[in-house]
Amino acid sequence: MTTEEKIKLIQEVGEEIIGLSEIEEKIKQGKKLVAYDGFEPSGRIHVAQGFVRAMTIQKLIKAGIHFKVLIADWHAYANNKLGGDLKKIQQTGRYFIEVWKACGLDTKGIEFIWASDLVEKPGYWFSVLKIAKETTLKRIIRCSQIMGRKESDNLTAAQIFYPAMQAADIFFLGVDIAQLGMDQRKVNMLARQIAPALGLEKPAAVHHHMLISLKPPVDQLKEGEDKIEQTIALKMSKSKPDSAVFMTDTREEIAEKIGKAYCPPNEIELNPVLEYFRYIVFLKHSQVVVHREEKFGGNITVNSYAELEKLYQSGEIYPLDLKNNLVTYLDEIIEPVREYFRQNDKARKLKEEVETFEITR
RNA sequence: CCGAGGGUGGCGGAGCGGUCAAUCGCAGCAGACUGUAAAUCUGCCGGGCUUGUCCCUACGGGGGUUCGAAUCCCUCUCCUCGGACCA
Repeated sequence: MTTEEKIKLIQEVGEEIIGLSEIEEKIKQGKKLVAYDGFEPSGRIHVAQGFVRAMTIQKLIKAGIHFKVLIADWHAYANNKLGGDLKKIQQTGRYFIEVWKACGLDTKGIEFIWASDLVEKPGYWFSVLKIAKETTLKRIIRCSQIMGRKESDNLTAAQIFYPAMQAADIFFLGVDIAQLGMDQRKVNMLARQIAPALGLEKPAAVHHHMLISLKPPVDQLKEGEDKIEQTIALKMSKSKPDSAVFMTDTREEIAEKIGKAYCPPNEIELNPVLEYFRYIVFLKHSQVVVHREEKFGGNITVNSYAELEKLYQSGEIYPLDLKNNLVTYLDEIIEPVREYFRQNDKARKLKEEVETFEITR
């Protein structure tokens, strides 16, 4: 694969890429790049964290990148997820891994690293300290959004450690590319900024798009908020069941959620149903057939997202037809996952246990 | 540890001795309107059922005063905010 082809794959993943030229340079030098994503295990896993995450990793592996997944159990603990119960957090972490396997992700090519192990490494905490010394409390608090908190929240002292830990993770994992969501950009930028002072290499950052909630964005949009704050405010949330399709939803649940989803006709901005096509369906299919009744125009084949968008904007495709077909495509994606949990007793038991956990956000 | 203010239904937030199952807003549910959703309007919205001027359980926990308490008193507990302590 040529450098250009690799770069193209990376660009497909990133909605925002910081340090593309650095990535390009390293590829040209023949360096084996390391990318990572970290996640806090808590609650249920939605399509973006499950399917999209798996597909993205596969894409990067294809580009010759070594991928590390950090299961941020300590971070979740610091952030009081699942009532601050580390056992439950770790159970949930194992469950997430099962979901990725169920998605067909070849976990052999991936390194799973638990934060609880990482923090045991010699020098980790000294590194956290060094990072903390290079920044200010104010700046750390400004990173609150990486843990789903607001700057105005009453943060615990444990949460103050969090951003410095996450920056330390980047350096400790030897990451060339921090490949996380747009909501994680503040730490990645911090890491880039302070890397030279620590005598370390700047990590590039490839931030992926955050899928918006299926629920209408009406009062979520506030004047004056910047674009990133808005995308975060609008994103799907595992604590709001109707805002996202989960990896283990039944077909009926999917149909119900999509049926209730916000979907203004002709409107291509902030339209979750279109987003699902763009970021999920077209991830798997290069061609999509929108099935519909003869009286509504009959079936129509669409060869790219851009084409779908155009057809929708012009009114060529009606919202309900789009929705009905989305249900079918999503069901097709999720069915193997359901099947995996039906077949695998151990995984199913884990899933059932995790589902009894009360989610604290 | 001291002082102050608080803990009310999924959330926010009224009520401050009876007329309170508890104003109101949000969320949720149902219906009307649209070949989806949203917006708008209507009803429901602690639980139960025989849907009623019905029963039960309720306003952080426990106890008390009172004919009667979410509302007053005591106590415990938790949260927020100040302050004290920091040999």
